[in-house]
Amino acid sequence: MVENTSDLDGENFDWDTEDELEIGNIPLSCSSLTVPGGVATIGSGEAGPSCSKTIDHFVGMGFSEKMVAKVIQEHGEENTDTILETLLTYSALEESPEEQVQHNEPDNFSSDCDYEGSFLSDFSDIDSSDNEDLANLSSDEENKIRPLLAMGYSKEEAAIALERCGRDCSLAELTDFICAAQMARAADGDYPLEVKPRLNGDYSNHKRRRLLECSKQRRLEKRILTEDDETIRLPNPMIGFGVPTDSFRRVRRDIPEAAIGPPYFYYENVALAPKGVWTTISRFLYDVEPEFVDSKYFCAAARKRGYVHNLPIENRFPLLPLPARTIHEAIPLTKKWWPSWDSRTKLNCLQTCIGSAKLTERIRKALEEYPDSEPPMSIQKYVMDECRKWNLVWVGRNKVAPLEPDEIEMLLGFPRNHTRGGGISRTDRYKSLGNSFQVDTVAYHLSTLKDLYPNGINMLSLFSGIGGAEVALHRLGIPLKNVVSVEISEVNRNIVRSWWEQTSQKGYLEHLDDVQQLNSDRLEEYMRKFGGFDLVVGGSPCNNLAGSNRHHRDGLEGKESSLFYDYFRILDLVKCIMTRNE
DNA sequence: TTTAGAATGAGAGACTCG
DNA sequence: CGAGTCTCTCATTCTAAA
Repeated sequence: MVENTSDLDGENFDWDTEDELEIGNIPLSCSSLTVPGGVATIGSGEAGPSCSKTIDHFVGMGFSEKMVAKVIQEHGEENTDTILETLLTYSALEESPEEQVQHNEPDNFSSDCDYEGSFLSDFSDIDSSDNEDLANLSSDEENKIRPLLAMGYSKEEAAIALERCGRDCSLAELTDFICAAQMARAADGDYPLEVKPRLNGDYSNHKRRRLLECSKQRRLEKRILTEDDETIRLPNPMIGFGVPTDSFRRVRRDIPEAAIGPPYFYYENVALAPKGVWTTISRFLYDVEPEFVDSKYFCAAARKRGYVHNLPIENRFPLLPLPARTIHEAIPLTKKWWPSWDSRTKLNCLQTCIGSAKLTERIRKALEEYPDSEPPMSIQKYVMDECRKWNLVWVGRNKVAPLEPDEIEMLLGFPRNHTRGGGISRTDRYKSLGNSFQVDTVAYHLSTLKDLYPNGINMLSLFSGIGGAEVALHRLGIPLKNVVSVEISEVNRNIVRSWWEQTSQKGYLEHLDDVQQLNSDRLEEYMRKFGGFDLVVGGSPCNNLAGSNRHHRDGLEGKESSLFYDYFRILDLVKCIMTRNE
């Protein structure tokens, strides 16, 4: 059914070749990183509409409800920065060794987790042995590490920061990196922050002070940093590490050691997010370079998305049959009515809303004014603007219409009627589909898993939606052994459940409705039962990132989009549990 | 009570032109 | 090189009609 057909070059595809074959380089060095938008800057100045919302927000970051309620009572819910700082202080105090013993059993973490744990560990071990060790470093490295030690960072922290950021990194960037790691760790309440019993009882004050300094410093830096800070540039053409029809695709890349799987992970979101968002996402996801791909190279509709993943990229292969790549091929009936002055060959991004019947009526009436000739340029312009904005296609003489849900399903690579029936309204279908993966694109990226897991995989699927990843793997012929799927929408869960049953899946599907339910206990239980997860997939909400959102395009700290941090939290937990159980 | 329609721009990249 | 223009965007919310 599906076979390796990566060698598709002779095909005459319609996309412009000349200047689209060169692969855009994505500068992603530490020097290009801005201040991480991490937890320290969440919701600055945002006054929650209700107290419980503010509580939820911070509880979502891993603080206990009791603690959050207390802090809000003390400081009010207006200034979330103050709340966060106080919470960090309290949680730092709470992790003092005395209490540590009560709720954190000494755990036997191995290397990968160990250094993460040590980020928040005792800083009093800066002694002469550090200086001895430094003798092994080059003078350049030594010059970088020494000031960090002087600032009170541990040798391990300094070394890791240097390793991750590179030799050319400035001191400010190194401290920034360490802060980011600490904040990330502090935000993760479930995670055992300390992995070894501590003998020194006085470090919590160090930690508290350091966390506060970090928080303040980073807010200051955020204010100082202007537009000249480098951000991740989108490649042009947007083909990531390559698409099936591109004969010059990249087959090699370096993945930071901390990111190497298993577990493999695959994270997705809109490419055109506000500035700095992808820098933050990439930094949290172990500094993996995002792969930006426009699905117009896979199907007849554009879909500009960024994917951060640690999958191999050699010998990728596409799903077969290859989907139609022009509007006319995808929806042949439109060809008959397509006017010569509509030059579109691809649709724009498939969104959650469609053009109204009133709009298409207005267009029809405007065109009927000119029954015997082409409409004047002004009318053409009006019609084309609306057609592009609403993705309208020609379905009759002077008649345009929005795409049918069936057509969107097909364009996105889902089986026909995937979202149909079972009490799902038309509006719900549009909404679910508009929020989904483009299956062919995702499948192309995931295809390298087939050789790695011939017997199937265990998958953790966060923000599953209508199951784009599940469908992609199934169509690739990769058996789904155990799938834990987290999806807030009941409509979507029903769609996936129904697909699961209709495709006679042999595996086991577990549904959760909220990522908050996925704490370390629950996760460990699943992983004990299934023997770990091979793949962690997720496309966290884009509401606050997408350009279409007029009201709350608040960036990664927005109400829904901040759930990205839950993706990171859960992925990091999976990584640590897997490493420990090795 | 439910649902369709309309109103609501900004932000960022690509492109053009002098 | 810089200013101006064009293009596009996994949406939310209010209102009126059904």
